[in-house]
Amino acid sequence: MTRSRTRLERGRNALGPALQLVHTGRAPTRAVLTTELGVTRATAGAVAAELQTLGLITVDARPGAPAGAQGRPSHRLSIADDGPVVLAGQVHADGYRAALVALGGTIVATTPSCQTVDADPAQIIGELVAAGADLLATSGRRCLGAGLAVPSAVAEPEGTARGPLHLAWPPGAPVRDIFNRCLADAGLPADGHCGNDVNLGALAEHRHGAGHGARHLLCVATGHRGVGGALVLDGRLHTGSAGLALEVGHLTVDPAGRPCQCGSRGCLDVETDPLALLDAAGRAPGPEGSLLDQARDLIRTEYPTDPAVRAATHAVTDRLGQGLAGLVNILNPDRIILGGLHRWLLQANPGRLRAAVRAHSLWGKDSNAALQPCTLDHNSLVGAAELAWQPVLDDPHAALQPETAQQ
Amino acid sequence: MTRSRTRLERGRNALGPALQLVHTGRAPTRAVLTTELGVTRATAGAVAAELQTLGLITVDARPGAPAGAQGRPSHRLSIADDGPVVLAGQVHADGYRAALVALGGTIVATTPSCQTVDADPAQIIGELVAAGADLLATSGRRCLGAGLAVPSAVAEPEGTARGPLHLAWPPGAPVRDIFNRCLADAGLPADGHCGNDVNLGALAEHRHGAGHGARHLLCVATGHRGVGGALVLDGRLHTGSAGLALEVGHLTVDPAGRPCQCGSRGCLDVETDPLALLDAAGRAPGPEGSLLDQARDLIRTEYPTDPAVRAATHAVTDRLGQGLAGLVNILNPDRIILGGLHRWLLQANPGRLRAAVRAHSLWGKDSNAALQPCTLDHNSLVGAAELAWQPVLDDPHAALQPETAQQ
DNA sequence: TGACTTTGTGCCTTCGCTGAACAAATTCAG
DNA sequence: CTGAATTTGTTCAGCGAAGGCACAAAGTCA
Repeated sequence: MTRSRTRLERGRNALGPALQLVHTGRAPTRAVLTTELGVTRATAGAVAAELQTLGLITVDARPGAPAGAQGRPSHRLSIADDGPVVLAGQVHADGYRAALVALGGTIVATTPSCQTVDADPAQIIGELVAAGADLLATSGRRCLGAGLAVPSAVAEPEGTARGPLHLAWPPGAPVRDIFNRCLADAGLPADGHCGNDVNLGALAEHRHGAGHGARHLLCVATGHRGVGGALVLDGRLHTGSAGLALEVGHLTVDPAGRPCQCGSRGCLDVETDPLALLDAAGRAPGPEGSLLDQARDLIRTEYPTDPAVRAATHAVTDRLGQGLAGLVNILNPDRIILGGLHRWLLQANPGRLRAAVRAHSLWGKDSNAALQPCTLDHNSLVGAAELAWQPVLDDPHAALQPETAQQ
Repeated sequence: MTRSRTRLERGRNALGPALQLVHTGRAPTRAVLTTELGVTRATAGAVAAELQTLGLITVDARPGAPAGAQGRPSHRLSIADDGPVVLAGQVHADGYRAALVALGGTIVATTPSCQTVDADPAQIIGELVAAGADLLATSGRRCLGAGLAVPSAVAEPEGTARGPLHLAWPPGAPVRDIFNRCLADAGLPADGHCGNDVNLGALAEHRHGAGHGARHLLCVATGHRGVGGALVLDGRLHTGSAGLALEVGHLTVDPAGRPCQCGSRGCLDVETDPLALLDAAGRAPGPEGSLLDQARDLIRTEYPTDPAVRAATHAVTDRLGQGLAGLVNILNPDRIILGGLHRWLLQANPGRLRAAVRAHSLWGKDSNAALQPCTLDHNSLVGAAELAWQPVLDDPHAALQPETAQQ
């Protein structure tokens, strides 16, 4: 036993919960940490000291509370500036992006969104990991894990992509295995985690964004085409027994609506995506910018003035409200966060969307879910990082010192 | 400090989990308890001894394992025969029932199903509690709590009944307050718990019936009219943020179907209830027996032979499959338990229902949920008892010895 | 300036579990 | 029938992690 213990062995069990509180911004000071953990000041102090010696957080002598309070001011707890990071990646319809993310969900460094015409998963992910390795090398920080967000359901426990329906990607691709192989090739810790982008975005919003504090958080977001959903229950992502839950795109919102490739008609997927809005407004998709950008710009610039755009926006908003009501009837969340086009629909006319949800939900005002736009930039990326941080948040000691055996 | 400790103070934290394991039948012996709890034999032994001195379980010297194994046979752990019970009640469309339920979910004593024409909640619940108090008096056992199942969503945290749509009951009735008042009037512990009958049935099936061991359990059941749903995630009932989740009756399964009182058409509620089946088979509801009994008898006796009944059953089965597929797409459960008429539809033609679910679920076979009929008699009643047992399962010591203050 | 309030820290105690040793009850091989 | 092997139950010493308490420190308020 070479490593002589520092005699203070308190706060080992509470280490993970404490780090999680600092990570999510719920413990700005040791005093708050004490009450949030439900332990004594002595224990909280020991926990904070331990996290500091691990290099994860710093304790500033500057007052951490907003002043005005009586008594001795508590010190400020913050994420260490030079602490470890994780590698986060996101694959989207026409490219990828890599980033380094620190505790607290802050993006330390990121590549621009890289376009690629290649449809081979191994090649895209290989480029992504190489870009991430470059970021790491220039930053000089320690990397504790890696996470990847993909625009497809990811089946558990195999880690294979089920779709996607809207990306040229072979169904059933073993994304996690590919990701791990690329990580190993780049000399990085080969224990990467993969998840669906909307799911991971929801996780990020829950911990660092608009979902903060929600017990039952539902997220619905449109990408370039199609609609994705996610559910965070008591702080944990609900992905179902096989990772295939919250496939909300095929709720029926208009029995007489346009046909969907799932075989039905009037699915949320085809009735509330950017193309549906452009279509309803009588606009053909232009050559420049993504469909999402075109639809967003249409709402931003012409919604206040153009009657046809108003009518189209209202129609799509009403359909979205009906779909959300169906989810409210089943899940009864206390908060709903909207992303992609749905975010702009909410912001264009919040009252109309709220009324539409209320009109179609069985319990009306009683199942009162707050509708909010998403607030994080790159929430899927931050969510991918959350996945990678999870082992550290669960047991900081074990995750930072993998050498547990003798010697 | 008058009560001198017996010096053996082990196994206090593990007491609740251990009791839960015995309660759900997952720990027949101390050896299994040891591995399931992940503790040492010493601790498991101390925990079992403590539960025995509390009068909750008994340890028989008879071998508990099915023999054939090597080594010293482990003793059998079982629920104490003369242990405490809880009072469980169920209100249904035309009456009520009261019972005493022991740990392990066994019904110790029960009243017959009592009919009542009175529609006043306070009166029905008052009669129910009085009948339960009679059962208690004759049994002579200690009562540790009370739970009530009602055929309506129960809003949390107020404890008010939201519906029901199908019972003459004023919406918004404060059932929990009424229940507590009746309990107090009868001199029983006035901390009663209330829940929706399908929810509580699902909880009971998860702990003692067909849902045993499922991680994501979905239950769908028809009562006399209407369809209810419930979800048990990792052993805990998901009732949503306001208790209003799993309102599955208004999923659209036939856009051209019959109108529903919710304002839409072709809801699961009106397309797969007993009346829908009788209707589809061209039978008028008879005067004798409930609609559920008539529909069940129709399937049992005439399904194999009568072509019209076959066709009607198939049509309703297909609609049910479509509705279940919608839920599978959103929740991705690993098991689905069907009750009421849906149970008989499953048993009449399991292959057809499975095929219908698979055809309409987005991931087909991948989201592979096992369909099973419910197995418990009176599962709502047992579930109401689960609600009452919960404090005991969480902390046996605290629940059995309310006197924690000095003296 | 001094009372009051709240926070940080050191030391001892308490609680609850682990680990090792030993005894008990059964199966299996000869 | 006897003894080795195996698994279970029990006792006891020990230790890790948190609680409780006393005291010092750093502010606010009268």
